[in-house]
Amino acid sequence: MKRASIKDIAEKAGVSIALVSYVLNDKFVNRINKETAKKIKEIAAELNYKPNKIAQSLKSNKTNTIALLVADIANPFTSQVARIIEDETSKRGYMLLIGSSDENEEKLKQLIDLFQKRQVDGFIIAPVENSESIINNLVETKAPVVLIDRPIDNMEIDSIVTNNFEISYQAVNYLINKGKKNIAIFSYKKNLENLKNRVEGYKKALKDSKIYLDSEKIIYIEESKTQSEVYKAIDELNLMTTDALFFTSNKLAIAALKKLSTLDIKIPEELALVTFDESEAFDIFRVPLTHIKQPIKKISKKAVELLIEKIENTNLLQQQIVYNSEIIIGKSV
Amino acid sequence: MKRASIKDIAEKAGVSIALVSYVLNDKFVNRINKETAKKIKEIAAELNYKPNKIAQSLKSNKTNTIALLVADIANPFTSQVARIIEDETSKRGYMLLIGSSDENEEKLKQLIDLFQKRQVDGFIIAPVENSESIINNLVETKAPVVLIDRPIDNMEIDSIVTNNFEISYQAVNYLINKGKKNIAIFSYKKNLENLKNRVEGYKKALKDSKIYLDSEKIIYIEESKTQSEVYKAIDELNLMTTDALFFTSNKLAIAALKKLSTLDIKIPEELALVTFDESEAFDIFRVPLTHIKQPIKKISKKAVELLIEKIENTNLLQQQIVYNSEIIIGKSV
DNA sequence: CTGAAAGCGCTTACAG
DNA sequence: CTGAAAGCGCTTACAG
Repeated sequence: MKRASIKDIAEKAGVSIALVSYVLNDKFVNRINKETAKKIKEIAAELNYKPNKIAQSLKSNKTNTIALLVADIANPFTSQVARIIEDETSKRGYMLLIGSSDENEEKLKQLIDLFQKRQVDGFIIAPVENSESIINNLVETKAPVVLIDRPIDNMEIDSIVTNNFEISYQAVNYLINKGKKNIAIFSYKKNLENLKNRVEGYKKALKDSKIYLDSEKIIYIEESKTQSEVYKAIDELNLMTTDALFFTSNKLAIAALKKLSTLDIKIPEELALVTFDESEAFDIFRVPLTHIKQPIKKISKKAVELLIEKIENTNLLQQQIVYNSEIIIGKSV
Repeated sequence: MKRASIKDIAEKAGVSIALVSYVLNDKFVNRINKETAKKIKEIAAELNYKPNKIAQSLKSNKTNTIALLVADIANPFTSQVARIIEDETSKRGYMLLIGSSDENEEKLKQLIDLFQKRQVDGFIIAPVENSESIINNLVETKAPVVLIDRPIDNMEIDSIVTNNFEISYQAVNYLINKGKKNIAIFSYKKNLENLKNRVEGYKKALKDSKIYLDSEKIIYIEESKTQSEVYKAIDELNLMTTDALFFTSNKLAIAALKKLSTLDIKIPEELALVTFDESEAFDIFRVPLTHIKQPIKKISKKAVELLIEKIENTNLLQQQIVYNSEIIIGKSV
């Protein structure tokens, strides 16, 4: 049995489809016969009528749909963001479609293409490496776009990110103030502004404290081999001289914790740990981890707010918004 | 500037929209003038034409879209499932829409309603408590539906689940064989078949080994207060007499590990641990956790396969498929 | 080899 | 107070 359409209701009620449409959308209520309206509504309920959004969208040229393109939906940071964005969009009458680019620019491109064909009203994107031109092409089609998490330099585009440089600077300073002098940093071998800024914050902190910057202590991991390369790096680090590790991502920290939990090292006395972002694992490690907590809620909410403003009201000025992270003190320093 | 439509291309090429449609869809290639076809394709590329899927869907009455309704997208088990299902659906030319019901039947109902209005072609659902009638209503609209993870008793519906009863029986037997006799089980205060079957497996194992079933050792947690109630339960359990804990969900285990990592108890000597499902946290605990690994990949793939079969080929027989889990031996027993 | 026309399920300006 | 008609962007059976 086919789904009921407005036409079925019209026939059954002996009225025109226009009238059915008006009644079901509560339009011109004041000049439609109350009896007729009531009858139409009853028949609609009886037939379990559900408006076909596809048809509505074709007419209105609006799908009330927003695409969220993340780099990796399996990352707990990302899934938290997705959760909040979903709440926000649905509160505002939009539906969220989620795509995961798996840190792959080609997949990002395909997703954008797919979502455009499906006529999404706007995009919230956490760009991947080397995706500048893809994003640029999208923006040129006049599609509303807001970037989160990962800024792109020198691009006229709305973005909402955290203070990656400053908070990393503060975190490393915190380590220094606790007497740590041989601080290694783990990051990804990736051309991403947010990661680069975190490393720069680290460097600046050392420099300002006149600590020698040993390039061997800046460890760049190949993302696809996170686990094995982190293991190897820890093996090769001289843990007798290294007294602190700073991780620019929770995935890196998790990999390191797996390794460290097999070693006999006193934390934080012999080795202090600080990481970006959170994970359930951090509370279960020998000592709870000191970590940098991004204002996920603020970032996510603002992204939705800004995007919907842009959708409903073109020609707004570009905004680059920065919300500050905070350092959550655990017992690993 | 508006997006280019088939009509724009037709005008620019001086042909009919029908011809444009045929060319872009590679239909009747053998009887369309090669030159004309080439010209049309060039103009389409030049105008950056992207077919409007909304219009296509209205015509074809098919959206090539599948809804996945999970209970909690933040659960690592769920996000893994979502990831694999997404891969499978996109491989087969479908797009996945994800909705999270947050274990709330009212929200599940709203999501179903929303997705139906958006004309999804089918549903994969992990039902929440008390959602039998909601699911039933959906099935009665002839919508293709496949259940995963959580079976519903006495319902004619396709489902793909794991052997909850048997694997729990085996896991508890494993504890018993290791000499454990005072085994407590943690589960949720929820009317869900999968959880009930896990508890039944536990009971049967004790019974078959003629171990007295102490009802105080069956601990039902209120999900919204998982952390605090698990803490309280562990405080109240006599850990001198209890020698093993069995968790029916990873969330329960995580909550317990947080508590246990603050206590001075030898694991597994004084207390053994086994849990359902996985978490990054399990590798980082003092000892890696022995846990039950569900065949997520098999379940997810089959769910997509079955659903698409049902979409493209109505009147298939109902299938209730069970895939076996396995016990992953860690060092917590 | 190509085009005119109907129709998918809606909305809405207009006429009466 | 109500309805006929156009149109959103496509596809496709049919005619020529």
